[in-house]
Amino acid sequence: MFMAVTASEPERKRRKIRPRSERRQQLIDATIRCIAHYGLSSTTMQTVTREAGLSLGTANLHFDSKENLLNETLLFVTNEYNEGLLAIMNSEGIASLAGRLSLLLDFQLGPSVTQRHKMAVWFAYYGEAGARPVYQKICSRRDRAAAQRFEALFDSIIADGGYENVDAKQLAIGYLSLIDGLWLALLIGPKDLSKAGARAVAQAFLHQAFPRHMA
Amino acid sequence: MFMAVTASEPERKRRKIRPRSERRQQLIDATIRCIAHYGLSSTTMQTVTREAGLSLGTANLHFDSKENLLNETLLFVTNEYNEGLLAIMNSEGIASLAGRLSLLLDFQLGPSVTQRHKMAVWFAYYGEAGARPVYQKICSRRDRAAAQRFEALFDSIIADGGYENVDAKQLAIGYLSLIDGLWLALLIGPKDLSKAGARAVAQAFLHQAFPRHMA
DNA sequence: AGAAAGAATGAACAATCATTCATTCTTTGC
DNA sequence: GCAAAGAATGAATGATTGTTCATTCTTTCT
Repeated sequence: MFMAVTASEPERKRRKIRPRSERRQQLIDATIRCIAHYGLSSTTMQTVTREAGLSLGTANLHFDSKENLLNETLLFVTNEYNEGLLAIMNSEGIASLAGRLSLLLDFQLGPSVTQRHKMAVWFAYYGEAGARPVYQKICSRRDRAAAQRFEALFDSIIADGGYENVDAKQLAIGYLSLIDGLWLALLIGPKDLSKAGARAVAQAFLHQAFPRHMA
Repeated sequence: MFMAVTASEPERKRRKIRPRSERRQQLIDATIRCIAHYGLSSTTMQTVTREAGLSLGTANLHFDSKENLLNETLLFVTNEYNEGLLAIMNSEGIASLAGRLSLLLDFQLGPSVTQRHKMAVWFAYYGEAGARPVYQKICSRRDRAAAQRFEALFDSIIADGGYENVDAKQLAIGYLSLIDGLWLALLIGPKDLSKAGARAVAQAFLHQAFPRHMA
């Protein structure tokens, strides 16, 4: 009996071969979406690979283990944020300290950083950091780096503006804690607080500290 | 053959019967310790019941499901915090607004609330709240309640002190976000920031806003 | 064109988890 | 003391998960 085998077969997706780095990024992106959608504890290798449009084996081929994939995902998000900060900190096209400060605020509470995806990932890892030293190390390294940069910037602003009775270190801790808290407020209770509202709160904080540098 | 059966038996713990409410609290306490120690995603019915010194079946007997146990644990921690705030807010033994404000700060950054256990539990649930509507509802209800109370208090302080150009609502959001961020800083990077340091940061925030009410 | 290299697959496996329930044990009311 | 009520147990179950690896499929190089 003759049969049109190819016609009766369900469509089979053609397998594509792509370089390792591209697959890794594809899987990291899928992991971010899964964590935001299902939460860290319900993010499985199945959901991630399905989200990425790949198979189970591919994830282990490129990341060896789930643990490693999660670590690399946290590292990616962390680096992305740090590089965004650094780019503004070191940018030479900005003349005034006030302009730099304003740009930093725009970045930290801007649309790129305050996407639900990104914030959900941050706090998913923060929530587990207490029990997982690896997460804690990555997160605290990021926080320390940011704190040092802001402290240096605030030092310059204090010198520039002749502000008195202000401690740059304490202000940096306060400002960065405020930003973290505002992210959390945006993530958990989106009805009470708009992004513009959060921006206004942070701006008011900086205005209180440096009235001659922030409107 | 005669055998000293009772002597050769390993010691068997005598089973104790306790009322339902006591067992529930015992299991909730164990859940808090497990979340702080193992993280939410590694907290299993096994680890919780072992930590509580009870058997697997007991947990399901009193809570029906793991999901329910986790919800009740979040509710307990939330209520504990809310009642602590309310007790100070409604206390009649405090004469001045300044004193009340100071007590609230002491409570929010005091030793009871800033135990590692408690903070780890907060952020474990916050981290999953993006994906679990139940957690989000409980958390956001707490946040809204706290924000309203602080807004009312700040309104009184503004009227009392004749402060101008300050918005009570915005200040309340800022202050509570700052507290959340400081908790996170205490939990993740305990070396950079002491509890006294965190308290100083929050105090500075309030001093900037209400210089005649906070030292 | 042909073959070597290695990327991709997913069924199968072993481990772990929440949940069930027949049984055992305490307490309480009489 | 005795029996009823129901609290406590933990082995067994079924579902889910991370990981493996024999096989299939693409691409590249000669």
